[in-house]
Amino acid sequence: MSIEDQKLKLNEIYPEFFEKKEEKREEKKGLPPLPKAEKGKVITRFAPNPDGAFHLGNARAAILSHEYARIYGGKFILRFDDTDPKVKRPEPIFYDWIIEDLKWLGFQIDEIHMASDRLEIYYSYAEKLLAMGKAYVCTCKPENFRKLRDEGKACPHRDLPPEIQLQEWKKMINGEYKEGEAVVRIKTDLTHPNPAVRDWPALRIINNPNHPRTGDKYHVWPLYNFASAIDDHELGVTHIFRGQEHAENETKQRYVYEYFEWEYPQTVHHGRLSIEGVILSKSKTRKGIEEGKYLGWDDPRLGTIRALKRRGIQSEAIRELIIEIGLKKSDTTISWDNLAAINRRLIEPIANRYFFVADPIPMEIKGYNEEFIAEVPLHPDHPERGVRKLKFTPGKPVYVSKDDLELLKSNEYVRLKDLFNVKILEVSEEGIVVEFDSIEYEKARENKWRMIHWVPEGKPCEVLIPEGDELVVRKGLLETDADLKVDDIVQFERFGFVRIDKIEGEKVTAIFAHK
RNA sequence: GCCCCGGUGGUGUAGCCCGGUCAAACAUGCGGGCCUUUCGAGCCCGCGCCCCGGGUUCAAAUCCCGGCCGGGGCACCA
Repeated sequence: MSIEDQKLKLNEIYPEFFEKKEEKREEKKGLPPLPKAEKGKVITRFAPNPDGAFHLGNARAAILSHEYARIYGGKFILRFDDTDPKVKRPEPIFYDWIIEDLKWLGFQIDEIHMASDRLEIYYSYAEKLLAMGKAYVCTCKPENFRKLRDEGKACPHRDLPPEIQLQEWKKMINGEYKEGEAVVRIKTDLTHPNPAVRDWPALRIINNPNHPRTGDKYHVWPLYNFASAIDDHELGVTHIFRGQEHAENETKQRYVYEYFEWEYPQTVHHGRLSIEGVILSKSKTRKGIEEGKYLGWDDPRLGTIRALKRRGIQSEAIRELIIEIGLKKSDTTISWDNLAAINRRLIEPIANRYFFVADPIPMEIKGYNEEFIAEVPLHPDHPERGVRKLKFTPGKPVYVSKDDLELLKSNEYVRLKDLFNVKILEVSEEGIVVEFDSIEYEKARENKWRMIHWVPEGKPCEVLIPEGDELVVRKGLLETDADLKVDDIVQFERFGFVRIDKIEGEKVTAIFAHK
């Protein structure tokens, strides 16, 4: 029986076999459906600590959260988890930057909350748990507690009655206890296989918080797991997207949900996201900035959203890439090739072309004694955008790039793009002498002569190229009439796509995006 | 040490839940060709992957066990 006959036969006796296959194929594009998601009822959140700039690593949870809220016509909440005024201190500027960056990524933020505005809420739930006998105020020295915990033993405060716990709590609130002297713990299972889960801390004291938003008004601050657990419920969050590193936190938070008989949101854990050769760590970035190694949070070498933007990466490219990576639990390292390929597709149609000659070398041209104005389209596929004009003047040199030196050998020919073909006479790093050969492009093509770009004169231009942890500066000449504005994304022909970063008088500074 | 995850071409993902249509798909990369006043794009051809070992089964990338490798957590950080 041939394959076709078999298929026909199978279709007779078992038609469902073919139907299922069709369904499967269709789901490929975009994100998979979310478990337990109902149209219009999905509420997601992104909860960053504003202690640094938003970066690609954070973007995974953020984009997934937002994307699903949109797919299901639900709500996306931005919540600043700014409850650590000490170790991971929030800074005012980052609140604004994160909102800005999210908007730049095309987010519609339905609600914004600040954990630091919600301390009274955390307090009231803490009191309830204390009263319920599900939490206690522990005044053990941290080392002592840790020791007991590791042995699976209760600390002396654990089993004191709720009335005492509430009294102790008052002492925490009114300042009788100082930093490090008391902490509220959630009762869990003292024999839990993971010691970190055992009676985890929920609130602690900070003496002089000097919090950027609430100053010294509050001295008792919730820890992440407590604040987050309460907030996710209070704000009605239905689905949580977070990194694999938070998997254990979920175990902790579930105790709180169990005590209050709340339903825990659906959680989706994804792997960590990094990008080839780029540092994402906030603390390392901060250090580099303080040491003067980086220009700032938007240094083109960094993986912050602002840095990517500064390089001319489109928000759509970042979104597409993250959606393509999807929900995988394994860690992923994004390659620049992939990001660049997506971005190139997006900017190619909008980027006008210009000649930028890096490390210019003068080229003397003999044998052509008339002025010649080369007219080059701003974009080869969009002639309606007009042309740039480059004027060749007899007796004056043109400039070509040192990068093209290897293409220039005595007695060989090259074509100066959009000008004419020349024969090379002499070559050195100080200067090149050539002789006019012919005008026709066809001749260059038939002979497979290489084509190089050039400028008759130009304005000073610097291109900043991030190469791993180095920032290479290429100096050169940009065609004089290039009409550029800051933020323009253009293509320097045969060099790469760049974003115009700065214009000071004549001088243009650009940042390299990719080839 | 204890506790979670994960391992498909160079890179990123699909397939794994529900074993057969998978000698494995898509994108990117790399090599070649066509086209084209650069590059790029486009079109065509090619390269390249199921971590290892057992088991179950007529049949395993897919299920089970073991190993190896990688990541993460074990804070009065988030």
